[in-house]
Amino acid sequence: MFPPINEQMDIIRRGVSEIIPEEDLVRKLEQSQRTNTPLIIKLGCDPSRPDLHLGHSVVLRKLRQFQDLGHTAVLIVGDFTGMIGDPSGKSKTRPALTLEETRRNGESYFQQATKILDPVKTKIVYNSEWLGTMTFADVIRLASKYTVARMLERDDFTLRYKAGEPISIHEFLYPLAQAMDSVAIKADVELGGTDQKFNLLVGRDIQREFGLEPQVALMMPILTGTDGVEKMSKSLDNYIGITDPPNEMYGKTLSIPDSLIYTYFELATDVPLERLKEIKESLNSGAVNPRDLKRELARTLVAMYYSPQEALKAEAEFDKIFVEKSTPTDIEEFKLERENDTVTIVTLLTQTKLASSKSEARRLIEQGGVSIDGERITDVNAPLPTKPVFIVKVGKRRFLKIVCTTN
RNA sequence: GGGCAGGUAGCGAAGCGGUCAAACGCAUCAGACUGUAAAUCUGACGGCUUAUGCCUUCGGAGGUUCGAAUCCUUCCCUGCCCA
Repeated sequence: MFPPINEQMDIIRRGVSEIIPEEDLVRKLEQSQRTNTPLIIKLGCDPSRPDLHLGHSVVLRKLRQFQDLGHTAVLIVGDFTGMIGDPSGKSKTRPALTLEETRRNGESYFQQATKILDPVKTKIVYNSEWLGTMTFADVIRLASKYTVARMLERDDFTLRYKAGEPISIHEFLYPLAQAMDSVAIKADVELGGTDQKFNLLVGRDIQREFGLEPQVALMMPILTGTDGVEKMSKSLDNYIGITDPPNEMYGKTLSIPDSLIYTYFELATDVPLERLKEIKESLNSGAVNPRDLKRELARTLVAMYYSPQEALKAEAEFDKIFVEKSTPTDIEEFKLERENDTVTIVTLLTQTKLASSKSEARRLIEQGGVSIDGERITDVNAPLPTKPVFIVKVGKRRFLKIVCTTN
């Protein structure tokens, strides 16, 4: 039923940063094969940010590989933890969500995740199921199993503590709550980014405390965002969303620095190992223009999440707008009522939300960022064209088709 | 409970009675350039019927002053040290 261990390990090892401990994983695989029982592979997801991007896809794709090998994927929606609001890391006060909100986000997460995962083989559970029924006494008992010193070992805590930044008591409970998830589902393997190392390891300790065999921690590298510096995240706006429309996905991919091309191929796509090697070589030797590889990457990604046809379309559209400097095929329309013609360019820009304020609208015009039907507007007070339909362009890539209606 | 240091625009951080819509850096936006939505360079970066004009901002509320981000009172929040 299961492929040979070596084969499984080859697939599992691709792209991973660390497996702790690897021997345990091999042993678990052997046992699973012997007893013909799939392993339980756990992945926790944060329902406060339901928009998935390529960064999430790195781990999700690993989970998919486990599914394809015949193992069971369990997605844990942190609806309970989301209700409290985790203030860890950079976002200091994460808004506490209601149970309905976290459920809804969980749904949305699942829908997006199944663009990568096999929906039939994915089990989805909500951690309020077991965390919500714990009593205060249970929590204290759980907390007694870990020490402050060990908690402070966590890199994130150490740094914040040294920097004199606040750490709330309940943040200490998060790793423990996450560990309880592993206990509840009897996880054999937990996936996560390298930033999850500490939490994954706490899971091992707590499982042991509950008389379970500790899980294997499998960590994937953190994907760098399109800025080439920070990790990909929505709040830094350096992400490529897996639900981004094809054109967007294509364009964003082309904007990554050349140094990231290989990493993206390795972590975010399915290109076979041989091709991966070729790509690395051609990048190192300079035999191929990086642009061509980047375009291939962009096409590959769009093809993965949409279709090869969409990928070609996105590429054509990109060339049309940025290389030929022409206008896109489909432009959003805005219906403009102009009866007594009090609409100026400035008010038009604010009305259409192309500018957030009139001052900004003026600024854009003064800096030459606004054009109508391809003609740059330089005068703030220039009259609007009298035509019934015209195209307004702001910056490099925001277009709007204005359709005038006269009542 | 006591002592000390802080809370400034999206973030970080200057300013410590008028010349402050508030230096500087990052982020953002625009322009030039480019294979690119990259890099680099240039500029902008609270709002308003563009105005050497007005309005709203420096944790909250009061107060002193002709005038307060800057001084005082009080409250809230954060860190450190002592208990």
